[in-house]
Order: sequence, then C-alpha cells, then structure tokens
Amino acid sequence: MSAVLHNRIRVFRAEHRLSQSDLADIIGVSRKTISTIEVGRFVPSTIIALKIARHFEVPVEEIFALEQLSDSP
Amino acid sequence: MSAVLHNRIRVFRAEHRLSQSDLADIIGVSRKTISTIEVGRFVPSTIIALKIARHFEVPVEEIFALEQLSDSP
DNA sequence: AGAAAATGAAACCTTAAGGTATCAATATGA
DNA sequence: TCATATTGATACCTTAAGGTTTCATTTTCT
Repeated sequence: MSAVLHNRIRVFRAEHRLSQSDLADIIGVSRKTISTIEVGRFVPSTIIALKIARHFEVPVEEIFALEQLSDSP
Repeated sequence: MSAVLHNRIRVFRAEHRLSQSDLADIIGVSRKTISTIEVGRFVPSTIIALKIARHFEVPVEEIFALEQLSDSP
C-alpha cells in the first residue's frame, strides 16, 4: 500500500491567511495533526481530508493527490 | 473528532459488477478492508479513499460523505 | 532590535486501521 | 438441488494516526 500523498494545505492556508492552529481549531484536530499532514509525515483519515476540503470549498482531489510508487495499482 | 462517514462503495461496486475481493485487489488492500469500510466500521485513510474514487472515476465526495454529529465543526 | 507568533520536531501514550486467517450465513448459478 | 461465490464477522497482531506537552528555530510585526 505504499503511496505518497501530496497535499496543498499550506497553499490554501496561505490564501485564506490561516495559521496551522487556526485550521486545526476549525477542523477540530490538534495543531500537530495539521502540521504532520502538511509536512507529509502522516496520512490523514478520510474524515479529516473531507473536513479540510469542505472548509476550503474544493474537492478533496484539489488538496490531496496520490503520487504513484512501486506497487499498488 | 466524532463524525460518521457515509459511503456508497457498494453502489459503485454494483454498477461496475465488482465483488469486494475484486475491488480490494484493484485498490491493493485486503477484502476485509473494503468490507469494514463499506459497512462503516472503519474510516479509511485518504490514500484508500483517493484510490477508490480514482478507480470509479468520480471525486471522493461522491463516494464518501460526512454526516455531522455533535462536535467538530 | 526585540517581542510575539508560527512552525517543526521529539517524547510518550492510546486507540484505530489494516493485515491474515477462519467460519457461518447468504446469494448466485449450473 | 448442489456447488460455488460472496459477504459479514471474529480473533489476533502490528503499525500508524492522532493527542498532549514541550522546546528550539524561524517568521513576522512594531
């Protein structure tokens, strides 16, 4: 199941002038969660992805994208 | 972070005549993973959600939807 | 420059995701 | 009807997500 998850959270945060803490509070998670997702260390749950996308009013695919690796078609 | 994640995987599987095993193989996860997600017992990772949506050629939001509960805006 | 805000990271902990294997019940089809 | 496929569930295990807290570094703003 090795795939890399790219994200553009930082871009959307910047556009909306939100700090990681701001977004974390809005979404209802900890700042660490936003930070680790943003840096690409953790893969968020679908619930978190949907909440972030919903807040920025874009589809999930505009924020998160798969980068194909070796396996998993 | 209590939210319920609705999904329409079964509908898309039916339309595409795929068994849980079929989809599991295509996505690269176990059948149990598809089953538990479909039944709503587990919340899948964003990677799995993207892979499922990509296979059915629809946005994630057409397959997975948040159902608001008490907290978490 | 100096204070305050923002960010990345680390340690530590708890719980959920996801894997394998197996079984029973239900569909499906020849 | 009988065989096969499909599905839901269970038990057990491993690892990653996500939380809290804290610290150092970097940005940002006066």
